[in-house]
Amino acid sequence: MQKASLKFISKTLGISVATVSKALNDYPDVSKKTRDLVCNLAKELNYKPNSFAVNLRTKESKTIGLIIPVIVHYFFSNVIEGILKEAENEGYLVIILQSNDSYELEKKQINLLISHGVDGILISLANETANYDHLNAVLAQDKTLVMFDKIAKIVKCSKIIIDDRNAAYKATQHLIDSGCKRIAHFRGALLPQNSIDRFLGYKKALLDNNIPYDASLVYICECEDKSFEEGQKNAKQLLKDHDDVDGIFINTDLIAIGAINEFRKQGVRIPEDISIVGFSNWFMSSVTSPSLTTINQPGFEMGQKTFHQFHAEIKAIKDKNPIPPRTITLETDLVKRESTKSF
Amino acid sequence: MQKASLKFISKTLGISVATVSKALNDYPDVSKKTRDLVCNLAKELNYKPNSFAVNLRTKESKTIGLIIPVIVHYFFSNVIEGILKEAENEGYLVIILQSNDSYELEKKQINLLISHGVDGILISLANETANYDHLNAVLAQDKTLVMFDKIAKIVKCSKIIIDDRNAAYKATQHLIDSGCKRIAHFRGALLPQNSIDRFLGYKKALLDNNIPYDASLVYICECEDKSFEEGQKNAKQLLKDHDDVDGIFINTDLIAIGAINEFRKQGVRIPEDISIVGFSNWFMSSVTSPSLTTINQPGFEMGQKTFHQFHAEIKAIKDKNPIPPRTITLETDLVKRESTKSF
DNA sequence: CTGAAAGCGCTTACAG
DNA sequence: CTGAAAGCGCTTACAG
Repeated sequence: MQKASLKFISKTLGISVATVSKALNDYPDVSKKTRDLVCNLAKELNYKPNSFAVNLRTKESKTIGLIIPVIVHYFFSNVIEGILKEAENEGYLVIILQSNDSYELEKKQINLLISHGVDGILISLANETANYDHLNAVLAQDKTLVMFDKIAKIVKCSKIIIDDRNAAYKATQHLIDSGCKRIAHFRGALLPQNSIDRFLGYKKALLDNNIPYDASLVYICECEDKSFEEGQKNAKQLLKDHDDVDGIFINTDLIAIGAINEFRKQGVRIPEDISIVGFSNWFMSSVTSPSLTTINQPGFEMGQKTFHQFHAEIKAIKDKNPIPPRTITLETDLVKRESTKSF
Repeated sequence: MQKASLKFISKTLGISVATVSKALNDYPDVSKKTRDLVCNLAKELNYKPNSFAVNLRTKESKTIGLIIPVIVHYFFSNVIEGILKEAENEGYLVIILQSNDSYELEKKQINLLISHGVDGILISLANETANYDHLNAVLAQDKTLVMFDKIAKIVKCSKIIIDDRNAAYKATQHLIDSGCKRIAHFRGALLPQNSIDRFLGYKKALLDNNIPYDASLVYICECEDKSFEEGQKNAKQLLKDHDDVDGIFINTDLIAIGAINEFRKQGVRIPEDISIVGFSNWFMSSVTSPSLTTINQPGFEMGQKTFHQFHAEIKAIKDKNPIPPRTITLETDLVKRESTKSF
């Protein structure tokens, strides 16, 4: 079957292509009679505009790119879901790419998206990323860029984040309130802003409660991919290094679950011997045993807000009235479960 | 900065647009001198072809659509990862859409993708989908369609699946071998081919071992979204209905974890009182306690194979030598853990 | 209210 | 080896 085109409709009806186009696009200067004629035939032929041609003319594709470190990840897949939902509402399609936390890959993905003509890019940075030229290049081409969760403060675009420092503070304070005196921290990699902020929140909570900060109580988990194993490894090391630790604030739930796994193996009781607070509120944290006290990080909402911001900016640009970038901070809350003592 | 175009390069160099295009696209009938001239300038200007124009001319977008029931899902997100990896290798971008297991939404998403001009569609069907006109319509437009995991046998396209019946048979046989005499089944919804097949595999294993099939031992879990809750609910009901069940084969890991959760609450020991086998090998199954015996379903590989098949077909079409659809069945294996007895 | 014309940026058969 | 021309399918300023 021959694909319907404006030309075909125009010939069939003996009307010019221009008028057909206007009728279909609800231009006001078309007679009702003509409009009906055109629309009916279009429906009958199941006419769909050729999007390649429309893109070429309008210079927009109604497509956006989304770059995330990993897809097999509870938090990020929730963000994706939030983005997809809002994008769908506004008629945008989303091309998803994974950076694997690699700077080189992230750069490549950005170029791919740009050369495919996306209208904008939503990104959560790779852990490795410390140079932001590729992001500034996006901005320089007047493409809309919005960052979420893993951001670079220095890049001049909108950002959707949580207050990691505050959330980590709440988590640590909860450990203190429930009676912990010697609190360790399993932190994330050194570069990402959010693991820095979580570390700082932990430290501040200690100091505000007159508990001395001890750098030897801070263990690093480098690699998101090996979170579970790193949790086990650090837990094992911690037991060797310190016999007096009674609480740990851990950078993510998955690391925490690895740690709990190791503690159980070694007969350490949770929360009686060591209390644990994770971060993110992965689904699995609610069903492990003991279930995990953690910080709820609103992934779905973060996705929605990220898309909203993109959409607001792109609309503003079309209206020739661009809006300045802004940073939106979402609320987090502490979810108390079995891995910490009630008080 | 003005975006570089063929026209701009052509003017700058005093060469025709046609020749510039050919030089850039490695046509053989261009002199080396001209080619170098053009390529150097193109690089210098950071020339990127306008993909909208290229798409319009070549009628392909190097973009494919992917429709899956849910994204926040260990198995499916692994499939996505496999697809993305291979797509990237071949220079394809992937637009991802979620059907939420809704037939109406699935139909809508397909139309969206088609009208956006994707080169093909990869899909895992919604549980609700029982009518396949929308899929046949894709085929009728000579778009490449490949189904994976949740398929419709009747649609004439390639399919990448596992042998659910055989896998379920293995799972049930394992329960029997480990000493279970009275084996229940928590099955999935009624429509999807794979929950039907898993049910049939369960039944066949019983019969082959001279264990009578008892329909009252089969419980249904309708809704993928509420897997955990349905697992709990069915476990509770099972304890009321039957005090002699000593093994359960469960349609997915998540349902199994819900069931285990309920059993633990009620003091039922696993595997001593009831042995449990799940399905999928979600990451969390390896870290719950007890860890879950399950069927490993190779999501990443399924994604890779799905893309490969798409790519093979699209290449064949371009070479004017289309290949017939095929069905590829991937291997599964039983992963023995703590929720079943060793023997 | 309608239509002729230009043009988006590219590719490709064809002529020379 | 090079280039003029047509055309992919649409939109939009402009003239009538």
